[in-house]
Amino acid sequence: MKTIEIDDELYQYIAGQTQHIGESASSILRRLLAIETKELVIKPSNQLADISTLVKLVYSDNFLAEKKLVNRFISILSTLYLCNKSLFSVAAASLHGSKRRYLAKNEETLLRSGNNTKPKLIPDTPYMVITNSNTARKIYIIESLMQNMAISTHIIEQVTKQFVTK
Amino acid sequence: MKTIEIDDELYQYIAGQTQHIGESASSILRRLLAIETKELVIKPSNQLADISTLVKLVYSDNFLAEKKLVNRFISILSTLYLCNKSLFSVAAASLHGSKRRYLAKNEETLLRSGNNTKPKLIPDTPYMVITNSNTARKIYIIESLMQNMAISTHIIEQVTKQFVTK
DNA sequence: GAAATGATCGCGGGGATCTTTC
DNA sequence: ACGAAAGATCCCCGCGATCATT
Repeated sequence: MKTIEIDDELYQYIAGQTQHIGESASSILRRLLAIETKELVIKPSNQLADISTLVKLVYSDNFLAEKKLVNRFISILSTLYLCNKSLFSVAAASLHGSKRRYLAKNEETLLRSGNNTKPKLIPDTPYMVITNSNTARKIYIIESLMQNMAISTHIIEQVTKQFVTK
Repeated sequence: MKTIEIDDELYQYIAGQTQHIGESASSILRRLLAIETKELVIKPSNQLADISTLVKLVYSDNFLAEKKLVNRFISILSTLYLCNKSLFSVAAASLHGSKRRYLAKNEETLLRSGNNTKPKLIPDTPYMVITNSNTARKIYIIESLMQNMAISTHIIEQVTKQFVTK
């Protein structure tokens, strides 16, 4: 459970939507947001996405509309984290080059590990990635991560293939 | 202010709807619930798009995620065409500077009307726009178009305000 | 010498700023 | 001649190929 703060008026509005005595805020809000929330409700409670999310991503119009590989790179990383936070964290911790660290929660770590590493935040994630690398290295990073996260070879192939699609 | 308790999944969902860094829970919820309400109440015509499409666009995650003003510029133009093709065409025909033509169906027209006008195709549209201009001129172009399309001042203000959001 | 990794720097696009026109 | 509007040059910055290093 989490706690959020809302203004009094909004609170009254939500409370006014109660359908049975003792109904929880979550229950009311889920009903009000029903359309958007539907898919979320049927998912296992401790996982927000599965691997199909990753596959969908790399074939999506949005993804393919993005021409800059950095952005494709980062959105793949963001989705990988979403798929499995703990596996991602383990994989991220053991991924590095001879000098450079590739992923870290701390910008300093990445800055100190090399010159001009250009760390960027991975959205919806506590992690940052190094960005100053050529395409081959970006592929290496996502491939390594996926392998360490025990993602099937078939899916890894699809993702890397879509990654470089021009 | 009041505090409510919600489950983690729902919390994630709501947090994921954040449109601006630091946006409050109230703000997010109000938007989600307001849009929801509006859609239930207003559903009179069977048009493919109305002006609300434009408003939704400029508040959408996708739009705000795009930091380059050219791209915001072009997506607004694309939506304006979708909203009303004939009004758009009329407005486009009468919009130009002292030398430059701003919109045309023909690239040549735009190239010949000035130097380095950098015409770009407006997606889902038979039109092209010139792109080599500063922010003020881009605002001028969308403002003029919207005015000539008889869009309300209030909406024009919202669109131009969101356009330059950083 | 070859392969793997690092990081410099060339290239292109965006749009502020300078130039020109009205 | 002066200010405002419009045009378009060109600086800045990000991307990532290419070159340097291990």
